[in-house]
Amino acid sequence: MAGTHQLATLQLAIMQVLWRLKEATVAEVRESLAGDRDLAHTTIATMLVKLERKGVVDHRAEGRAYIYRALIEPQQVKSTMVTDLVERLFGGNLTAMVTHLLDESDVSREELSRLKALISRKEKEVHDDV
Amino acid sequence: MAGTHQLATLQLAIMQVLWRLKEATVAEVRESLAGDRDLAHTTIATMLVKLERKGVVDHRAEGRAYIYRALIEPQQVKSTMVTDLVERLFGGNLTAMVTHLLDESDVSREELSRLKALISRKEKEVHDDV
DNA sequence: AATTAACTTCTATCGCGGTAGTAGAGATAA
DNA sequence: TTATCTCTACTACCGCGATAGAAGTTAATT
Repeated sequence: MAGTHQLATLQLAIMQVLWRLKEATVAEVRESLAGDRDLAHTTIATMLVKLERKGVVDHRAEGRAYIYRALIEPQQVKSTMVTDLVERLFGGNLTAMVTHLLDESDVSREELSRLKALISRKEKEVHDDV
Repeated sequence: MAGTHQLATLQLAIMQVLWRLKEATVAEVRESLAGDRDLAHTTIATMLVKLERKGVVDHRAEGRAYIYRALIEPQQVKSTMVTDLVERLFGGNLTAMVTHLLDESDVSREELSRLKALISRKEKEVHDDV
């Protein structure tokens, strides 16, 4: 299965920074992550090396600094990880997953109507055989 | 945060067996898992010890065998893991998660109407302040 | 030219999930 | 009674995510 990307917590957080900033140095990533997580410069650097070895990021040298860039799209990671969880928790049953989401969290009325609209739109798409 | 249970793949698979069978020996768990995963007897035993140390299963001795039993409900695990993923991938935005689910997977028309019904029911609940 | 600051690289540690081999205890069969 | 079988318990190992210190390199500053 090509293009399937499981990422652990910190790795995902780093990728999200890269997605947001398009490209960034180690220091910039670290800066962006500060607040939630105050990590050593080297921690970020090591993670980026591992991510590069994994093929999900890339770098080019600019002066003495490495500028990193994501090689994969958020969508790919989300797909992999969500699909995987649905598979493992609900045996691949999507409706079961949504049911759980609705039952377990406090969903506001606005959110519910937004979801309803979303489904209607999707229904039309399926109907139109998009 | 008490009652928050992250489980890795094999551990989750074992728990699901216990949930299904109510209680089971190592051999029974192993048997139940055979097919997808053919693991050594000792592997299952070790995992059960780790799960017990984690506080999510329990055992009693019956003759020479240990009979294991789950101490937590499927719901608790699902809640933890789904909430966690929504948090990490979508910043806690539930609608974003559902949107993704609908966009990325092939949802049949039947499933869509089932979801729609689900939301309607939920809307009523919210309205009735359940 | 020398020192300092910023970066990368290398190396190491820790914890944990997953996997399995080996030892020992109890049941069973010959 | 002894040999065999079947379990669990203990131990060890590997890979990897996460974390960071130490060393080496390059650029800037004085």
